[in-house]
Amino acid sequence: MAEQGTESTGRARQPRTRTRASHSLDSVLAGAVEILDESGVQGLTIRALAARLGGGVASVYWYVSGRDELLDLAADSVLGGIFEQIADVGSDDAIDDLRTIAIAMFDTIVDRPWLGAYVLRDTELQIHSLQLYERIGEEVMRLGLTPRQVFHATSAVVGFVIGTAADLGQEPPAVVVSGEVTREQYLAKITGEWRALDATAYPFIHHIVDEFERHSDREQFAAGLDLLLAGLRLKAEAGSAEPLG
Amino acid sequence: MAEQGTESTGRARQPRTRTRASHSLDSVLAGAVEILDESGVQGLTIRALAARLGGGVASVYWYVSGRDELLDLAADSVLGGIFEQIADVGSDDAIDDLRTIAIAMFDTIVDRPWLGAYVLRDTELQIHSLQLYERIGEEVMRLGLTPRQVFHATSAVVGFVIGTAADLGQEPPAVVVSGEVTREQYLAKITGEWRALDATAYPFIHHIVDEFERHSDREQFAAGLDLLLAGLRLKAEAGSAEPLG
DNA sequence: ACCTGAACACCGTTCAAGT
DNA sequence: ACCTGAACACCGTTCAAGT
Repeated sequence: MAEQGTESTGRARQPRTRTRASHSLDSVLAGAVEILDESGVQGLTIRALAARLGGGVASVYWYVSGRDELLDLAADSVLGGIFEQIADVGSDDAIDDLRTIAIAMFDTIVDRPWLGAYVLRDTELQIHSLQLYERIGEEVMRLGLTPRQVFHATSAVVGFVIGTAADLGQEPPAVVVSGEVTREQYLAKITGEWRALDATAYPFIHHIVDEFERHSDREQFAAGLDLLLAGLRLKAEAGSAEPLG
Repeated sequence: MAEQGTESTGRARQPRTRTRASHSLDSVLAGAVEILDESGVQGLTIRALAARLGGGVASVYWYVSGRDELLDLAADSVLGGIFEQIADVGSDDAIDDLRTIAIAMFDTIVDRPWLGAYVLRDTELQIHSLQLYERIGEEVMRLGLTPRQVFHATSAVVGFVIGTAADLGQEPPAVVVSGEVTREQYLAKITGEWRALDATAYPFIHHIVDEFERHSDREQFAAGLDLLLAGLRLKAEAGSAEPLG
């Protein structure tokens, strides 16, 4: 992935003084993503990134304008990975395809809690985000709606996926990281608090606490997505009966 | 804007020793919200908050455990304001009520771009978030679904509102703040870039760019919400026909 | 019980200088 | 063209001390 390119003279010369570090935008972003996955947004400091790349702090600024742009580009680079997953998508049912794409997107975002907040913020900078928005929009276009409806429906799907994934992907509020046990403990703590609430004041919480305790984020997401897509299908059918709805 | 409050004795007495500042959790959070509204998450530093409160930095730590908890509590305190708006909600159509509550929530979040990321993160700390989740869940309970379906539907609505509002509320990526002109300039910049894209590679973008240029965030949100609620209504009707769906 | 100022250990960003 | 180390101006948090 990272060829050096600086010493192309064949003869392996002695680096008598430490070779100067040499980066590329790709290696900078890859390093940033590694740190983000390991230690979250807080852990991504320019100093930590420079150390991982084996260079000085200031070199990072050659490739990105600052920490914000670094985060935007790192998030976007991860989103680019989705296109491999959805390369084969193209059934005769646009809504089925929409569902497949949305779930692939969810899967990519949900186990990177840092991602949600930085995706689709700046389409000039974030080319993969734009392409994904485009890809989803193209599916929606197949439903025979008006441009306005297409815009609204596409934004709704994208907003739902990103919003829900970012929400669900939120780290437990402590420093603890990953691990099956941690999630169970986390859920147990919450359900414990919820069960201690007054049942008269919180009938809904008591109604769903058992479901919450054994819920899967992915199923919860899929269920919500299906509600949204069912509404969209309804609209598409109404639209085809009455073309200018 | 900033009255001192320390020299209320009429006679301009020499403050030989400055009166000690006195806070409360409420005043700390109110100060935090003011700063957040004025200058965003980045602008909320403990030092800036202490200065606004007229005290020393360390006093803030008497009321909150740190900056993270401050953000969580500030966000939750704003959410508490929603209950006044929805006090009268209670028609005979649960989905209509759901719609009203969701829109009130959206309105509260969308012009506070900092809010979305901190809402509903810790229900032990954030009591208003929990109560809002409860309130929405109670409406969903009226639809005659199973606990599992109620859990899923409620989470979907909440996720959609928060996610979309946080998404739409995002500041333009520069330092520019508010103003009608700024939004138009912002939209013009994006649509300009979009129109410059290759129409063959980006048919969807070209299809909706005019709509995007004149879109209203609120209408965009409402349209997406209506899709979701239409799907939910469909499910509720199917459920009442076949009680154990 | 609550507030203070100073100190500590960090951080993003810049810049003149190097290769 | 790209990298470096040191410096600057900040920041969250802690702590011993005050009232």
